[in-house]
Amino acid sequence: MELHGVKVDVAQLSRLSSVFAQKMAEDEDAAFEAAGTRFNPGSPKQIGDILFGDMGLPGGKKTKSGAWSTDAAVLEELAAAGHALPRALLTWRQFAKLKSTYSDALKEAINPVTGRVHTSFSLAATSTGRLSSSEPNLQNIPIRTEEGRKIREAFVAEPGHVIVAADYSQIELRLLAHIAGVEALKDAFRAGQDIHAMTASEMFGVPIEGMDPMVRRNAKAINFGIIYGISAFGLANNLGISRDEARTYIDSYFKKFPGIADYMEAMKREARDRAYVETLFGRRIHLPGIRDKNPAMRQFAERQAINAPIQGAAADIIRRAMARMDAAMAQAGLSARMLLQVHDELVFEVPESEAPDLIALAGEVMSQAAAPAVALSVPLEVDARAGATWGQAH
DNA sequence: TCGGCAAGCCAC
DNA sequence: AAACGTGGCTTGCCGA
Repeated sequence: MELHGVKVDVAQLSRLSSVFAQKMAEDEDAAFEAAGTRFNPGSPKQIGDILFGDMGLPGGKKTKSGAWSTDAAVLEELAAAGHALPRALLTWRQFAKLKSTYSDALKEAINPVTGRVHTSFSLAATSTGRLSSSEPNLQNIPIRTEEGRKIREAFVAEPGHVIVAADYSQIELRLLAHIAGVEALKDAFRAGQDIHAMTASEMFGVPIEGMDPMVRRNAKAINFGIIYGISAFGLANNLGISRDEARTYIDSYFKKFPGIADYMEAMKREARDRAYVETLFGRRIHLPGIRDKNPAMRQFAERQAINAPIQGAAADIIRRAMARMDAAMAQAGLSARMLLQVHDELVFEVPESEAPDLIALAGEVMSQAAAPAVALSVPLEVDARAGATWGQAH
């Protein structure tokens, strides 16, 4: 499925490539200086030999194939202990990633005829019903770091137009609250509360007012973990805490929200009985691994059984919204064009004067997209904004 | 030179 | 001993 393509600012991408190249050169110098030797900063093998062989630093993890792990978590730990080399490697990697995967590649992807970047959306590539995007993938454009967000600023509207981005707020947690029937979570969503702060308040018995940001952050990690079929190991890894501590958190969460534990057990049972699970809309996700003789395979399938109905229902809902958007825009007399889908977000290009109407319309269509097939017991909220660039529309 | 795997990392 | 879900892209590396 190919939509209209999206315009990118070539000059902006070129400027970014230059900036990133400069930063990489600086980091490379710093890395060679700290290592006392020249090496390829793009080679994890060479990095492992230098850090854990030559320099004799305490190496933690090994990769699947037995080599020293040099991933960001490992390098962060060494950098925090005051070592210069891992810090230089982390920043080198950040800029190398941004340059090769984004600023350079997006420039190359501009179609000479349309002057725009045309991704390819696959409608049947994922097990859960999500779309996928390739050549180039426009569903993983950076947003989490300041430098990365500059890539998003290169996605622009035609003159006289703006970009509108409309995204579902916490759609997966809302669907979990509905599916698992967790009244406390549903009430919080109906009241428009900060769901992570509410979770923290319930779990740790602290007031929401004046809450320590770290406490809220922990609760947020737990909420995400729940959606993924949490394990004490995974949560401990994510939060940098001990497994015992993680286990305590999880137990406390299940005690406060017993409906979640019931939901998880029900999905595991359903998967074992039928070798598939279903979304609210009847999409089936087959899980042959649930009957594998290898316990690790079975446990993986159990986490999929927990996650797939949630992720899949969200995918079903945004598909329903997309299917309705063109007719809705035509009926409203809007000449807006739907450009991209990023799992819980739709991106449009629209004449500037139409932006307020499109924001209202997308919000209405998206928030009502489960109906009439499914009557949700929680509201679906949509944040929609206009901006000159995709970055500014966020 | 090409294809495939491993490692790593970007997004939701 | 394992190792939270769904994807795609790039580089390094190795063998055909």
